[in-house]
Amino acid sequence: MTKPDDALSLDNQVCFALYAANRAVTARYRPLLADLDLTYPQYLVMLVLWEEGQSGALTRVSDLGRRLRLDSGTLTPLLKRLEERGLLNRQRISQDERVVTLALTDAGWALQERARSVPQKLLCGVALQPERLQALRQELRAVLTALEGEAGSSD
Amino acid sequence: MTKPDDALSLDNQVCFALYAANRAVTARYRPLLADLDLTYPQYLVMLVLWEEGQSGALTRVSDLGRRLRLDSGTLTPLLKRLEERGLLNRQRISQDERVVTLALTDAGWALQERARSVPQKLLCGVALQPERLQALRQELRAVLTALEGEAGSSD
DNA sequence: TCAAGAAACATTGTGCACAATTTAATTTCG
DNA sequence: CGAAATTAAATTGTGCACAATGTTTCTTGA
Repeated sequence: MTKPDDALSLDNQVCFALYAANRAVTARYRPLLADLDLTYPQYLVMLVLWEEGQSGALTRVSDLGRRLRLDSGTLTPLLKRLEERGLLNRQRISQDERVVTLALTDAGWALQERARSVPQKLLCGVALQPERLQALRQELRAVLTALEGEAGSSD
Repeated sequence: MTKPDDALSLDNQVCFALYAANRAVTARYRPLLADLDLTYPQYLVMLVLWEEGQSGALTRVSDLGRRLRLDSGTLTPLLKRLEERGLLNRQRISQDERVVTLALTDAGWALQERARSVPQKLLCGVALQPERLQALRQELRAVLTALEGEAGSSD
């Protein structure tokens, strides 16, 4: 009783499993991030800025793009919204007027304190062993590396 | 060794690994699906319709929503575009005028033939062992089940 | 030196996702 | 029966993603 279109069966698609799992996880974050008034992509941007801002160096839009694999078409409006809310300042640098740098404001840094509990809260609501999630993360990173290491590595 | 904000480090987030891997895989599909003039979510919809249409039974919008975890706000405009292109017909049923059923047209079925090579082509372009991908799929399904089996199971 | 090319970001347009609300049909129950 | 509750889909509005193009600035090389 082999099904005729096994390869086209939804349940057999790794892609759909990824797509559905990603949306399910994002949905879990949503109420937590709503408390911070952040969307999920905005949260990812803040994670990078908090991380890179520790060194005192200014993050560029292109740096964010490289870390998050997003282009200016996505980042520019998102960053404008964060600037509008007073979480960061965007400024072109005099050495190269094409470059826009991002600096967190005090409010941006203050938000980090409130964000610290997010990962913990998320895990509490999920009946999955942390070590299993870590293994999954490793596997996903391998997939990402495999996909980006080939033909379409330009960004 | 222990960084101060390890929990907020981007690289430690399973969520980001999921997010990035999902977009990378979708990007791999994009050129293949462009040949069929389908977006990735449209492709998923067609997969369900091809699968469920084999039995001759009509798929409802709500059936699609349950399979793909998408609501009418996403599906209605997407289905209208597919109908516009002549791949399917949308029709309310007389037994219950609230329900919209979806029936593939000949063109919709013909597209299945051209789609059969997509999974194969995708794997050819990826340097990953199929069995490893299958293991990943199982793991992702477990995550999805764990997330949906809890509080927010309503849809 | 200065024109061609590249780089960095912005803009425009399309198509999801998803929350919130609306509309219309059906079901439930007093 | 008939009002209230429920259900299925559509609509409205916001915010990503991403392709394609535009604009400004910088770099290169004849």
